[in-house]
Amino acid sequence: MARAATTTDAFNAVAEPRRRQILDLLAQGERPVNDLVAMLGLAQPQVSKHLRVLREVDLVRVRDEGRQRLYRLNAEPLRPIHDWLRKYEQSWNARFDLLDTVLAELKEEEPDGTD
Amino acid sequence: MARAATTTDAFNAVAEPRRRQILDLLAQGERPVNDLVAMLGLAQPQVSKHLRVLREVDLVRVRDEGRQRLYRLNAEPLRPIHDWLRKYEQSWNARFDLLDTVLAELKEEEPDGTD
DNA sequence: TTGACGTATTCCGTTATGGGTATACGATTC
DNA sequence: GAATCGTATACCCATAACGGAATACGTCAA
Repeated sequence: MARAATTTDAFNAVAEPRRRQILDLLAQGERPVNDLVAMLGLAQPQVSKHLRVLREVDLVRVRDEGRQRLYRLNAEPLRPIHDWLRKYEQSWNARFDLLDTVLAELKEEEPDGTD
Repeated sequence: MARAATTTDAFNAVAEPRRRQILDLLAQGERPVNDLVAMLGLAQPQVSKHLRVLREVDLVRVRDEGRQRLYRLNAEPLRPIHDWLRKYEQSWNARFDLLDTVLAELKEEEPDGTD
Protein backbone atom coordinates (compact mmCIF):
# COMPACT_ATOMS: atom_id res chain seq x y z
CA MET A 1 0.00 0.00 0.00
CA ALA A 2 1.18 3.48 -0.73
CA ARG A 3 0.35 6.69 1.02
CA ALA A 4 -3.34 7.42 1.20
CA ALA A 5 -4.64 9.37 -1.75
CA THR A 6 -4.68 13.11 -1.39
CA THR A 7 -8.37 12.92 -2.09
CA THR A 8 -8.99 10.64 0.84
CA ASP A 9 -9.89 13.43 3.19
CA ALA A 10 -9.15 17.02 4.10
CA PHE A 11 -6.14 15.94 6.14
CA ASN A 12 -4.41 14.63 3.07
CA ALA A 13 -5.65 17.30 0.72
CA VAL A 14 -4.44 20.08 2.95
CA ALA A 15 -1.02 18.60 3.56
CA GLU A 16 0.07 20.21 0.32
CA PRO A 17 1.19 23.85 0.79
CA ARG A 18 -0.09 24.98 -2.59
CA ARG A 19 -3.48 23.66 -1.78
CA ARG A 20 -3.48 25.55 1.47
CA GLN A 21 -2.47 28.64 -0.44
CA ILE A 22 -5.35 28.18 -2.81
CA LEU A 23 -7.76 27.90 0.07
CA ASP A 24 -6.27 31.02 1.60
CA LEU A 25 -6.87 32.88 -1.62
CA LEU A 26 -10.37 31.57 -1.98
CA ALA A 27 -11.08 32.60 1.58
CA GLN A 28 -11.13 36.11 0.19
CA GLY A 29 -13.76 35.30 -2.31
CA GLU A 30 -14.64 33.50 -5.45
CA ARG A 31 -11.96 33.37 -8.13
CA PRO A 32 -11.56 32.11 -11.64
CA VAL A 33 -8.73 29.69 -12.24
CA ASN A 34 -6.55 32.15 -14.07
CA ASP A 35 -6.60 34.52 -11.14
CA LEU A 36 -5.25 31.76 -8.98
CA VAL A 37 -2.68 30.89 -11.60
CA ALA A 38 -1.43 34.45 -11.58
CA MET A 39 -1.44 34.77 -7.83
CA LEU A 40 0.28 31.47 -7.23
CA GLY A 41 2.81 31.70 -9.98
CA LEU A 42 2.10 28.14 -10.94
CA ALA A 43 1.35 26.64 -14.31
CA GLN A 44 -2.32 26.50 -15.10
CA PRO A 45 -2.56 22.71 -15.32
CA GLN A 46 -1.10 22.30 -11.86
CA VAL A 47 -3.61 24.71 -10.47
CA SER A 48 -6.44 22.87 -12.14
CA LYS A 49 -5.11 19.65 -10.71
CA HIS A 50 -4.90 21.04 -7.21
CA LEU A 51 -8.39 22.38 -7.58
CA ARG A 52 -9.57 18.96 -8.61
CA VAL A 53 -8.21 17.47 -5.43
CA LEU A 54 -9.80 20.18 -3.33
CA ARG A 55 -13.00 19.64 -5.21
CA GLU A 56 -12.99 15.93 -4.54
CA VAL A 57 -12.81 16.47 -0.82
CA ASP A 58 -15.41 19.20 -1.15
CA LEU A 59 -13.15 21.96 0.06
CA VAL A 60 -14.06 24.04 -2.95
CA ARG A 61 -17.13 24.41 -5.07
CA VAL A 62 -17.33 25.54 -8.66
CA ARG A 63 -19.69 27.72 -10.54
CA ASP A 64 -19.63 28.11 -14.28
CA GLU A 65 -19.68 31.63 -15.53
CA GLY A 66 -19.37 31.69 -19.27
CA ARG A 67 -16.04 30.26 -20.21
CA GLN A 68 -14.69 30.79 -16.73
CA ARG A 69 -15.04 28.57 -13.72
CA LEU A 70 -15.37 30.39 -10.48
CA TYR A 71 -14.10 28.50 -7.49
CA ARG A 72 -15.12 29.24 -3.99
CA LEU A 73 -14.21 27.91 -0.59
CA ASN A 74 -16.18 25.44 1.42
CA ALA A 75 -14.42 25.20 4.73
CA GLU A 76 -16.58 22.63 6.37
CA PRO A 77 -14.36 19.63 5.62
CA LEU A 78 -11.70 21.38 7.66
CA ARG A 79 -13.80 20.99 10.74
CA PRO A 80 -12.76 17.43 11.57
CA ILE A 81 -9.16 18.54 11.54
CA HIS A 82 -9.93 21.35 13.88
CA ASP A 83 -11.91 19.03 16.11
CA TRP A 84 -9.09 16.57 16.24
CA LEU A 85 -6.58 19.26 17.14
CA ARG A 86 -8.81 20.58 19.83
CA LYS A 87 -7.77 18.00 22.36
CA TYR A 88 -4.16 19.00 21.99
CA GLU A 89 -4.74 22.69 22.46
CA GLN A 90 -3.94 22.68 26.15
CA SER A 91 -0.64 21.04 25.48
CA TRP A 92 0.75 24.16 23.89
CA ASN A 93 -1.38 26.75 25.60
CA ALA A 94 0.09 26.06 28.99
CA ARG A 95 3.54 25.35 30.33
CA PHE A 96 2.68 21.67 30.50
CA ASP A 97 5.92 20.93 28.79
CA LEU A 98 6.42 17.60 30.37
CA LEU A 99 4.34 18.02 33.43
CA ASP A 100 1.06 17.39 31.65
CA THR A 101 2.24 14.13 30.26
CA VAL A 102 3.23 12.95 33.66
CA LEU A 103 -0.04 14.05 35.18
CA ALA A 104 -2.10 12.50 32.43
CA GLU A 105 -0.20 9.31 32.86
CA LEU A 106 -0.85 9.24 36.54
CA LYS A 107 -4.57 9.75 36.37
CA GLU A 108 -5.17 7.65 33.28
CA GLU A 109 -3.65 4.34 34.22
CA GLU A 110 -0.37 2.75 35.18
CA PRO A 111 -2.02 1.55 38.39
CA ASP A 112 1.31 0.19 39.55
CA GLY A 113 2.74 3.05 41.48
CA THR A 114 6.14 1.56 40.95
CA ASP A 115 8.44 4.47 40.48
CA MET B 1 8.96 15.91 -7.86
CA ALA B 2 6.80 13.63 -5.78
CA ARG B 3 4.58 14.39 -2.86
CA ALA B 4 6.29 16.15 0.00
CA ALA B 5 7.82 13.76 2.49
CA THR B 6 5.73 12.80 5.47
CA THR B 7 8.53 14.17 7.57
CA THR B 8 8.31 17.57 5.99
CA ASP B 9 6.02 18.99 8.64
CA ALA B 10 3.22 18.14 11.00
CA PHE B 11 0.67 18.61 8.22
CA ASN B 12 2.13 15.74 6.31
CA ALA B 13 2.94 13.59 9.28
CA VAL B 14 -0.54 13.82 10.65
CA ALA B 15 -2.26 13.08 7.37
CA GLU B 16 -1.81 9.41 8.18
CA PRO B 17 -4.61 8.01 10.37
CA ARG B 18 -2.34 5.59 12.19
CA ARG B 19 -0.09 8.39 13.17
CA ARG B 20 -3.01 10.37 14.49
CA GLN B 21 -4.04 7.31 16.46
CA ILE B 22 -0.59 7.04 17.94
CA LEU B 23 -0.71 10.65 19.03
CA ASP B 24 -4.12 10.07 20.54
CA LEU B 25 -2.75 7.21 22.54
CA LEU B 26 0.29 9.13 23.63
CA ALA B 27 -1.94 11.97 24.69
CA GLN B 28 -2.84 9.75 27.59
CA GLY B 29 0.72 9.38 28.66
CA GLU B 30 4.05 7.92 27.92
CA ARG B 31 4.08 4.47 26.38
CA PRO B 32 6.61 1.89 25.31
CA VAL B 33 6.45 0.76 21.71
CA ASN B 34 4.95 -2.60 22.48
CA ASP B 35 2.01 -1.02 24.24
CA LEU B 36 1.25 0.91 21.10
CA VAL B 37 1.69 -2.20 19.03
CA ALA B 38 -0.89 -3.98 21.11
CA MET B 39 -3.31 -1.09 21.15
CA LEU B 40 -3.06 -0.39 17.46
CA GLY B 41 -3.10 -3.95 16.27
CA LEU B 42 -0.27 -3.20 13.91
CA ALA B 43 2.98 -5.01 13.38
CA GLN B 44 5.80 -3.74 15.52
CA PRO B 45 7.99 -2.55 12.62
CA GLN B 46 5.18 -0.40 11.23
CA VAL B 47 4.68 1.21 14.57
CA SER B 48 8.37 1.92 14.89
CA LYS B 49 8.31 3.44 11.45
CA HIS B 50 5.38 5.67 12.23
CA LEU B 51 7.09 6.71 15.42
CA ARG B 52 10.14 7.60 13.44
CA VAL B 53 8.14 9.95 11.27
CA LEU B 54 6.50 11.52 14.28
CA ARG B 55 9.89 11.83 15.87
CA GLU B 56 11.35 13.58 12.87
CA VAL B 57 8.72 16.28 13.01
CA ASP B 58 9.15 16.43 16.76
CA LEU B 59 5.62 15.33 17.54
CA VAL B 60 6.96 12.71 19.89
CA ARG B 61 9.95 12.47 22.12
CA VAL B 62 11.68 9.35 23.35
CA ARG B 63 13.16 8.35 26.61
CA ASP B 64 15.19 5.23 27.11
CA GLU B 65 14.20 3.12 30.02
CA GLY B 66 16.26 -0.03 30.11
CA ARG B 67 15.46 -2.03 27.04
CA GLN B 68 12.28 -0.11 26.43
CA ARG B 69 11.80 3.17 24.67
CA LEU B 70 9.11 5.31 26.15
CA TYR B 71 7.48 7.66 23.71
CA ARG B 72 5.61 10.72 24.73
CA LEU B 73 3.66 13.40 22.94
CA ASN B 74 4.94 16.81 22.07
CA ALA B 75 1.95 18.63 20.65
CA GLU B 76 3.60 21.87 19.80
CA PRO B 77 4.20 21.14 16.12
CA LEU B 78 0.44 20.85 15.82
CA ARG B 79 0.08 24.46 16.60
CA PRO B 80 0.74 25.79 13.10
CA ILE B 81 -2.04 23.58 11.83
CA HIS B 82 -4.38 24.90 14.42
CA ASP B 83 -3.35 28.43 13.64
CA TRP B 84 -3.92 27.94 9.98
CA LEU B 85 -7.36 26.50 10.57
CA ARG B 86 -8.27 29.33 12.82
CA LYS B 87 -9.14 31.68 10.01
CA TYR B 88 -11.65 29.23 8.65
CA GLU B 89 -13.46 28.67 11.90
CA GLN B 90 -16.17 31.18 11.23
CA SER B 91 -16.92 29.55 7.94
CA TRP B 92 -18.43 26.55 9.59
CA ASN B 93 -19.54 28.12 12.82
CA ALA B 94 -22.11 30.32 11.16
CA ARG B 95 -24.62 29.85 8.37
CA PHE B 96 -22.28 31.68 5.99
CA ASP B 97 -22.86 28.95 3.51
CA LEU B 98 -22.46 31.09 0.46
CA LEU B 99 -23.21 34.43 1.91
CA ASP B 100 -19.80 34.91 3.43
CA THR B 101 -18.06 34.26 0.16
CA VAL B 102 -20.16 36.84 -1.55
CA LEU B 103 -19.57 39.37 1.18
CA ALA B 104 -15.87 38.75 1.28
CA GLU B 105 -15.73 39.12 -2.44
CA LEU B 106 -17.53 42.43 -2.34
CA LYS B 107 -15.31 44.04 0.22
CA GLU B 108 -12.04 42.56 -0.99
CA GLU B 109 -11.94 43.52 -4.62
CA GLU B 110 -13.73 42.93 -7.93
CA PRO B 111 -14.16 46.68 -8.26
CA ASP B 112 -16.19 46.20 -11.43
CA GLY B 113 -19.69 45.93 -10.14
CA THR B 114 -20.71 44.33 -13.37
CA ASP B 115 -23.49 41.96 -12.57
C1' DT C 1 -16.73 28.77 -39.45
C1' DT C 2 -12.58 29.93 -37.70
C1' DG C 3 -10.01 31.46 -34.08
C1' DA C 4 -8.87 32.86 -29.45
C1' DC C 5 -9.61 32.29 -24.76
C1' DG C 6 -10.20 29.66 -20.15
C1' DT C 7 -9.83 25.42 -18.22
C1' DA C 8 -9.40 20.31 -17.76
C1' DT C 9 -7.18 16.14 -18.91
C1' DT C 10 -3.59 12.93 -20.37
C1' DC C 11 1.02 11.15 -20.44
C1' DC C 12 5.72 11.22 -18.59
C1' DG C 13 9.34 10.63 -15.08
C1' DT C 14 10.98 10.84 -10.37
C1' DT C 15 10.26 10.00 -5.75
C1' DA C 16 8.70 7.96 -1.55
C1' DT C 17 5.05 6.00 0.89
C1' DG C 18 3.18 2.12 3.88
C1' DG C 19 2.71 -2.70 4.74
C1' DG C 20 5.15 -7.24 4.94
C1' DT C 21 9.02 -9.95 6.32
C1' DA C 22 13.51 -10.76 7.92
C1' DT C 23 17.05 -9.28 10.52
C1' DA C 24 20.18 -6.37 13.23
C1' DC C 25 21.10 -4.15 17.60
C1' DG C 26 21.18 -3.06 22.61
C1' DA C 27 19.93 -4.42 27.21
C1' DT C 28 18.79 -7.88 30.48
C1' DT C 29 18.82 -12.41 32.47
C1' DC C 30 20.62 -16.91 33.14
C1' DG D 1 28.85 -16.20 27.03
C1' DA D 2 24.21 -17.59 25.44
C1' DA D 3 19.50 -16.92 25.07
C1' DT D 4 15.82 -13.60 25.08
C1' DC D 5 13.29 -9.50 25.11
C1' DG D 6 12.20 -4.73 23.05
C1' DT D 7 12.90 -2.06 19.31
C1' DA D 8 14.90 -0.26 14.94
C1' DT D 9 16.39 -0.93 10.36
C1' DA D 10 16.82 -2.92 5.63
C1' DC D 11 14.65 -4.71 1.71
C1' DC D 12 10.73 -5.68 -1.37
C1' DC D 13 6.44 -4.36 -3.69
C1' DA D 14 2.47 -1.73 -5.32
C1' DT D 15 0.69 2.68 -5.60
C1' DA D 16 0.35 7.36 -6.59
C1' DA D 17 1.84 11.94 -5.98
C1' DC D 18 3.58 16.29 -8.16
C1' DG D 19 5.49 19.03 -11.85
C1' DG D 20 6.13 19.53 -16.87
C1' DA D 21 4.45 19.53 -21.48
C1' DA D 22 1.06 18.68 -24.85
C1' DT D 23 -3.47 18.63 -25.98
C1' DA D 24 -8.45 18.22 -25.67
C1' DC D 25 -12.60 20.49 -24.68
C1' DG D 26 -16.32 24.32 -24.32
C1' DT D 27 -17.45 29.12 -24.85
C1' DC D 28 -17.36 33.47 -26.90
C1' DA D 29 -15.84 36.73 -30.67
C1' DA D 30 -15.19 37.92 -35.52
